[in-house]
Amino acid sequence: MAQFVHPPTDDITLSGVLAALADPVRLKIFMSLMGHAGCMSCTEAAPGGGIAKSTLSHHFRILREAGLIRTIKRGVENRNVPRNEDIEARFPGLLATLLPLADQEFRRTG
Amino acid sequence: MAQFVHPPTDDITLSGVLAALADPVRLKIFMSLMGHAGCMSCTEAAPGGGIAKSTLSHHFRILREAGLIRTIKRGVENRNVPRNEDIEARFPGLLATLLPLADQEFRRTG
DNA sequence: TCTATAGTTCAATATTACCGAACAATTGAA
DNA sequence: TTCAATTGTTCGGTAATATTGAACTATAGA
Repeated sequence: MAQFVHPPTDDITLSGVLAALADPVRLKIFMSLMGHAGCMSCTEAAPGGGIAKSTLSHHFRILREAGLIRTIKRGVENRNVPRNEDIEARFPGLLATLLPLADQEFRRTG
Repeated sequence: MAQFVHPPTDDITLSGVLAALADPVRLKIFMSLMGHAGCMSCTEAAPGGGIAKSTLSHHFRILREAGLIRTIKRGVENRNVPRNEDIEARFPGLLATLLPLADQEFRRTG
Protein backbone atom coordinates (compact mmCIF):
# COMPACT_ATOMS: atom_id res chain seq x y z
CA MET A 1 0.00 0.00 0.00
CA ALA A 2 1.27 3.40 -1.00
CA GLN A 3 2.67 5.48 1.81
CA PHE A 4 2.34 9.08 0.68
CA VAL A 5 4.58 11.60 2.39
CA HIS A 6 1.54 13.84 2.18
CA PRO A 7 -1.68 12.94 0.39
CA PRO A 8 -1.70 14.46 -3.13
CA THR A 9 -3.63 17.68 -3.50
CA ASP A 10 -6.78 17.54 -5.57
CA ASP A 11 -6.97 21.30 -5.73
CA ILE A 12 -4.44 22.30 -8.36
CA THR A 13 -4.46 26.04 -9.04
CA LEU A 14 -2.75 27.90 -11.86
CA SER A 15 -1.11 30.34 -9.48
CA GLY A 16 0.17 27.44 -7.40
CA VAL A 17 1.62 25.70 -10.44
CA LEU A 18 3.19 28.87 -11.82
CA ALA A 19 4.62 29.86 -8.45
CA ALA A 20 6.09 26.41 -8.03
CA LEU A 21 7.71 26.43 -11.46
CA ALA A 22 8.82 30.06 -11.24
CA ASP A 23 11.73 29.04 -9.06
CA PRO A 24 14.66 27.82 -11.19
CA VAL A 25 15.61 25.12 -8.70
CA ARG A 26 12.10 23.69 -8.63
CA LEU A 27 11.79 23.96 -12.41
CA LYS A 28 14.98 21.95 -12.82
CA ILE A 29 13.78 19.36 -10.34
CA PHE A 30 10.47 18.99 -12.14
CA MET A 31 12.15 18.73 -15.54
CA SER A 32 14.44 16.02 -14.23
CA LEU A 33 11.42 14.08 -13.07
CA MET A 34 9.70 14.56 -16.42
CA GLY A 35 12.82 13.46 -18.22
CA HIS A 36 13.08 10.23 -16.30
CA ALA A 37 9.39 9.50 -16.72
CA GLY A 38 9.39 7.28 -13.69
CA CYS A 39 10.47 7.90 -10.16
CA MET A 40 13.48 9.63 -8.72
CA SER A 41 14.61 10.16 -5.17
CA CYS A 42 14.96 13.71 -3.92
CA THR A 43 18.75 13.63 -4.10
CA GLU A 44 18.68 12.20 -7.62
CA ALA A 45 16.31 14.85 -8.87
CA ALA A 46 18.11 17.71 -7.16
CA PRO A 47 20.29 19.99 -9.27
CA GLY A 48 23.99 19.92 -8.47
CA GLY A 49 24.63 23.17 -6.65
CA GLY A 50 25.25 23.58 -2.94
CA ILE A 51 21.67 23.56 -1.78
CA ALA A 52 20.99 22.52 1.79
CA LYS A 53 18.90 19.39 2.06
CA SER A 54 16.44 21.18 4.30
CA THR A 55 15.95 23.66 1.48
CA LEU A 56 15.50 20.84 -1.02
CA SER A 57 12.91 19.27 1.25
CA HIS A 58 11.11 22.60 1.25
CA HIS A 59 11.17 22.78 -2.56
CA PHE A 60 9.76 19.26 -2.88
CA ARG A 61 7.00 20.17 -0.47
CA ILE A 62 6.04 23.15 -2.63
CA LEU A 63 5.98 20.98 -5.75
CA ARG A 64 3.79 18.48 -3.88
CA GLU A 65 1.38 21.07 -2.55
CA ALA A 66 1.08 22.65 -5.99
CA GLY A 67 -0.03 19.25 -7.27
CA LEU A 68 2.92 18.85 -9.62
CA ILE A 69 4.39 15.72 -8.08
CA ARG A 70 3.39 12.76 -5.97
CA THR A 71 5.80 11.55 -3.31
CA ILE A 72 5.74 8.02 -1.97
CA LYS A 73 7.95 6.79 0.80
CA ARG A 74 9.76 3.67 -0.30
CA GLY A 75 12.33 2.28 2.04
CA VAL A 76 14.72 4.93 3.14
CA GLU A 77 14.14 7.19 0.19
CA ASN A 78 11.28 9.01 -1.48
CA ARG A 79 9.95 8.21 -4.89
CA ASN A 80 8.86 11.35 -6.67
CA VAL A 81 6.62 11.07 -9.71
CA PRO A 82 5.31 13.95 -11.82
CA ARG A 83 1.51 14.12 -11.98
CA ASN A 84 1.34 14.50 -15.74
CA GLU A 85 -2.23 13.47 -16.33
CA ASP A 86 -3.70 15.47 -13.48
CA ILE A 87 -2.01 18.65 -14.67
CA GLU A 88 -2.96 17.95 -18.26
CA ALA A 89 -6.55 17.38 -17.20
CA ARG A 90 -6.72 20.67 -15.35
CA PHE A 91 -4.58 22.79 -17.67
CA PRO A 92 -4.43 21.23 -21.12
CA GLY A 93 -1.28 22.03 -23.06
CA LEU A 94 0.43 23.86 -20.23
CA LEU A 95 3.29 21.45 -19.70
CA ALA A 96 3.63 20.77 -23.41
CA THR A 97 4.45 24.42 -24.05
CA LEU A 98 6.24 25.20 -20.82
CA LEU A 99 8.80 22.41 -20.68
CA PRO A 100 10.42 22.94 -24.10
CA LEU A 101 10.72 26.64 -23.31
CA ALA A 102 12.31 25.84 -19.98
CA ASP A 103 14.69 23.49 -21.72
CA GLN A 104 15.66 26.17 -24.20
CA GLU A 105 16.11 28.66 -21.37
CA PHE A 106 18.41 26.41 -19.38
CA ARG A 107 20.53 25.72 -22.45
CA ARG A 108 20.89 29.46 -22.92
CA THR A 109 21.89 30.37 -19.39
CA GLY A 110 23.05 27.18 -17.74
CA MET B 1 9.44 61.35 -27.49
CA ALA B 2 8.51 58.45 -25.26
CA GLN B 3 9.15 58.95 -21.57
CA PHE B 4 9.59 55.49 -20.11
CA VAL B 5 9.06 55.13 -16.39
CA HIS B 6 11.95 52.72 -16.62
CA PRO B 7 13.59 51.59 -19.86
CA PRO B 8 12.15 48.22 -20.96
CA THR B 9 14.23 45.18 -20.09
CA ASP B 10 15.82 43.36 -23.00
CA ASP B 11 16.63 40.39 -20.81
CA ILE B 12 13.38 38.49 -20.44
CA THR B 13 13.78 35.27 -18.47
CA LEU B 14 11.31 32.44 -18.09
CA SER B 15 11.57 32.46 -14.32
CA GLY B 16 10.97 36.19 -14.30
CA VAL B 17 7.88 35.86 -16.48
CA LEU B 18 6.49 32.94 -14.49
CA ALA B 19 7.17 34.61 -11.16
CA ALA B 20 5.48 37.77 -12.38
CA LEU B 21 2.40 35.91 -13.58
CA ALA B 22 2.27 33.55 -10.59
CA ASP B 23 0.71 36.28 -8.49
CA PRO B 24 -3.07 36.45 -9.07
CA VAL B 25 -3.13 40.22 -8.82
CA ARG B 26 -0.43 40.63 -11.44
CA LEU B 27 -2.00 37.98 -13.65
CA LYS B 28 -5.29 39.87 -13.58
CA ILE B 29 -3.55 43.13 -14.36
CA PHE B 30 -1.73 41.61 -17.30
CA MET B 31 -4.88 39.99 -18.62
CA SER B 32 -6.71 43.31 -18.43
CA LEU B 33 -3.97 44.87 -20.49
CA MET B 34 -4.10 42.05 -23.02
CA GLY B 35 -7.85 42.35 -23.22
CA HIS B 36 -7.73 46.04 -24.01
CA ALA B 37 -4.98 45.57 -26.54
CA GLY B 38 -3.89 49.14 -26.17
CA CYS B 39 -2.92 51.16 -23.16
CA MET B 40 -4.40 51.39 -19.71
CA SER B 41 -3.48 53.45 -16.70
CA CYS B 42 -2.45 51.64 -13.53
CA THR B 43 -5.75 52.36 -11.81
CA GLU B 44 -7.73 51.20 -14.83
CA ALA B 45 -5.84 47.94 -15.05
CA ALA B 46 -5.94 47.26 -11.32
CA PRO B 47 -8.40 44.65 -10.03
CA GLY B 48 -11.10 45.93 -7.71
CA GLY B 49 -10.04 44.78 -4.27
CA GLY B 50 -8.62 46.90 -1.50
CA ILE B 51 -5.03 46.97 -2.66
CA ALA B 52 -2.86 49.87 -1.55
CA LYS B 53 -1.63 51.97 -4.42
CA SER B 54 1.94 51.55 -3.21
CA THR B 55 1.44 47.81 -3.55
CA LEU B 56 0.00 48.26 -7.03
CA SER B 57 3.01 50.33 -7.98
CA HIS B 58 5.16 47.47 -6.75
CA HIS B 59 3.23 44.96 -8.90
CA PHE B 60 3.59 47.10 -12.01
CA ARG B 61 7.29 47.39 -11.39
CA ILE B 62 7.60 43.60 -11.26
CA LEU B 63 5.66 43.25 -14.51
CA ARG B 64 7.94 45.86 -16.08
CA GLU B 65 11.15 44.26 -14.87
CA ALA B 66 9.99 40.84 -16.05
CA GLY B 67 9.61 42.36 -19.51
CA LEU B 68 5.87 41.77 -19.67
CA ILE B 69 4.79 45.39 -20.02
CA ARG B 70 6.11 48.72 -21.15
CA THR B 71 5.18 51.79 -19.14
CA ILE B 72 5.20 55.26 -20.61
CA LYS B 73 4.48 58.38 -18.64
CA ARG B 74 1.78 60.37 -20.37
CA GLY B 75 0.53 63.39 -18.57
CA VAL B 76 -0.47 62.61 -15.04
CA GLU B 77 -1.00 58.92 -15.64
CA ASN B 78 0.96 55.94 -16.93
CA ARG B 79 0.20 54.12 -20.12
CA ASN B 80 0.86 50.42 -19.71
CA VAL B 81 1.19 48.28 -22.80
CA PRO B 82 1.80 44.53 -22.91
CA ARG B 83 4.94 43.53 -24.79
CA ASN B 84 3.27 40.82 -26.85
CA GLU B 85 5.77 40.48 -29.64
CA ASP B 86 8.84 40.50 -27.42
CA ILE B 87 7.46 37.71 -25.27
CA GLU B 88 6.31 35.76 -28.29
CA ALA B 89 9.76 36.15 -29.81
CA ARG B 90 11.47 34.82 -26.73
CA PHE B 91 8.91 32.22 -25.67
CA PRO B 92 6.74 31.22 -28.62
CA GLY B 93 3.28 30.04 -27.68
CA LEU B 94 3.64 30.80 -23.99
CA LEU B 95 1.03 33.52 -23.77
CA ALA B 96 -1.26 31.74 -26.21
CA THR B 97 -1.56 28.78 -23.86
CA LEU B 98 -1.27 30.59 -20.57
CA LEU B 99 -3.89 33.28 -20.97
CA PRO B 100 -6.88 31.07 -21.85
CA LEU B 101 -6.01 28.84 -18.89
CA ALA B 102 -5.84 31.86 -16.64
CA ASP B 103 -9.17 33.01 -17.98
CA GLN B 104 -10.72 29.62 -17.25
CA GLU B 105 -9.19 29.63 -13.78
CA PHE B 106 -10.57 33.03 -12.88
CA ARG B 107 -14.03 32.03 -14.07
CA ARG B 108 -13.84 29.00 -11.82
CA THR B 109 -12.73 30.76 -8.65
CA GLY B 110 -13.54 34.42 -9.12
C1' DT C 1 22.59 -3.85 17.69
C1' DC C 2 25.23 -0.48 15.50
C1' DT C 3 26.16 2.47 11.56
C1' DA C 4 24.98 4.73 7.41
C1' DT C 5 21.50 6.88 4.50
C1' DA C 6 17.34 9.85 3.13
C1' DG C 7 14.28 13.26 4.43
C1' DT C 8 11.71 16.01 7.74
C1' DT C 9 11.22 19.35 11.40
C1' DC C 10 12.84 23.14 14.18
C1' DA C 11 14.81 27.68 15.50
C1' DA C 12 17.26 31.49 13.85
C1' DT C 13 18.31 34.72 10.36
C1' DA C 14 17.85 36.95 5.82
C1' DT C 15 15.10 38.29 2.17
C1' DT C 16 10.87 39.90 0.27
C1' DA C 17 5.84 41.64 0.30
C1' DC C 18 2.54 44.89 1.96
C1' DC C 19 0.84 49.05 3.82
C1' DG C 20 0.23 54.09 5.17
C1' DA C 21 2.33 58.48 4.83
C1' DA C 22 4.96 61.71 2.51
C1' DC C 23 6.52 63.19 -1.89
C1' DA C 24 6.92 64.65 -7.04
C1' DA C 25 4.85 65.72 -11.37
C1' DT C 26 1.14 67.03 -14.23
C1' DT C 27 -3.44 68.92 -15.20
C1' DG C 28 -7.12 72.16 -15.06
C1' DA C 29 -9.61 75.73 -13.00
C1' DA C 30 -9.86 80.14 -10.48
C1' DT D 1 0.09 82.54 -11.73
C1' DT D 2 -1.57 80.04 -7.92
C1' DC D 3 -4.18 76.41 -5.91
C1' DA D 4 -6.44 72.08 -5.58
C1' DA D 5 -7.08 67.53 -7.50
C1' DT D 6 -5.14 63.39 -9.66
C1' DT D 7 -1.64 59.68 -10.59
C1' DG D 8 1.94 57.18 -9.34
C1' DT D 9 6.60 56.62 -6.88
C1' DT D 10 9.49 56.37 -2.78
C1' DC D 11 10.32 55.56 2.05
C1' DG D 12 10.11 53.38 6.79
C1' DG D 13 8.11 49.94 9.49
C1' DT D 14 6.04 45.50 9.97
C1' DA D 15 4.37 40.96 8.41
C1' DA D 16 5.23 36.94 5.73
C1' DT D 17 8.34 33.77 3.36
C1' DA D 18 12.95 31.58 2.12
C1' DT D 19 17.23 29.57 3.51
C1' DT D 20 20.25 27.35 6.54
C1' DG D 21 22.54 24.12 10.10
C1' DA D 22 21.43 21.13 13.73
C1' DA D 23 18.64 17.78 15.74
C1' DC D 24 15.48 14.18 14.83
C1' DT D 25 12.79 9.98 12.59
C1' DA D 26 12.70 5.98 9.98
C1' DT D 27 14.60 2.38 7.22
C1' DA D 28 18.32 -0.68 5.32
C1' DG D 29 22.12 -3.53 5.78
C1' DA D 30 26.19 -5.47 8.06
